[in-house]
Amino acid sequence: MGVTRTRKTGFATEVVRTAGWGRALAHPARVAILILLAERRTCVCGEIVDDLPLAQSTVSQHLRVLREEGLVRGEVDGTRSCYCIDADRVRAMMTDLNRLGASLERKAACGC
Amino acid sequence: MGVTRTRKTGFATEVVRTAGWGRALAHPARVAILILLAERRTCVCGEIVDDLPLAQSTVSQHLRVLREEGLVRGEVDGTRSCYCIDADRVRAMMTDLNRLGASLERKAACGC
DNA sequence: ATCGTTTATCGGCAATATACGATAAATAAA
DNA sequence: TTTATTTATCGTATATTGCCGATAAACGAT
Repeated sequence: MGVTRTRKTGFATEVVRTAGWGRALAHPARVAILILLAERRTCVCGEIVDDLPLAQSTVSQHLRVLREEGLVRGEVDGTRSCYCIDADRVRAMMTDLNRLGASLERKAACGC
Repeated sequence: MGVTRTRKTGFATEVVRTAGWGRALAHPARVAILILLAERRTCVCGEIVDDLPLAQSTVSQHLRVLREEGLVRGEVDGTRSCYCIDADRVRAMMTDLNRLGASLERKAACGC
């Protein structure tokens, strides 16, 4: 049976983890959602929808991606969902991204 | 007829730019390529291929994405291509990402 | 000019992502 | 209980991404 190649096979775990942060940020809607969540401190899907040029179901999907990548936590609160930024995960993300950036800048003295 | 919605419509330019960096980093192969380029300072596609579990044409496509997002420059050098990390762009990326991270951490005092 | 080397691009296919409307599920309000 | 509200999920359509093999393009070497 053919080995099903996934995005993650054959790469170091730290590289895969960093790419996961990239995936989370790879769509403007998700970046915008993170900023909105941070500004309001506590938020629900509906209010976010009002500020985005997307349907409610689409926003819900983007929130799911952010949850999958760990940047956001969601709790049910009555008929609403309370989405919060996971500050620990944001810090973890920034640690990984800064580590990557540092190693790129440190060594990237191109001789071309 | 219908307006063709692209990924970028309806979002602030800074948000779109940040999402572009995310897109560049959103695949483990691209993260790995950046690290390899930084380590070797100067590199060609073929040598990178040897270190990645991907076909030469696939690596070339990932390099194209990195070029599109500005993180990498490529110069033709005889039959080879010399790919270099664009250190200025890396710094610009880190500035954007750190700005995002700071604004998320500053305000993300979740009361849920 | 021909041959070997190297990289980019093309064609095609499978998988994933994006988007929307409709609907289900859960709860608050009446 | 019925109704209204809110969010998640389903179904579906389209676009994009990712992957490979094959081939083209460019060049150095012979």
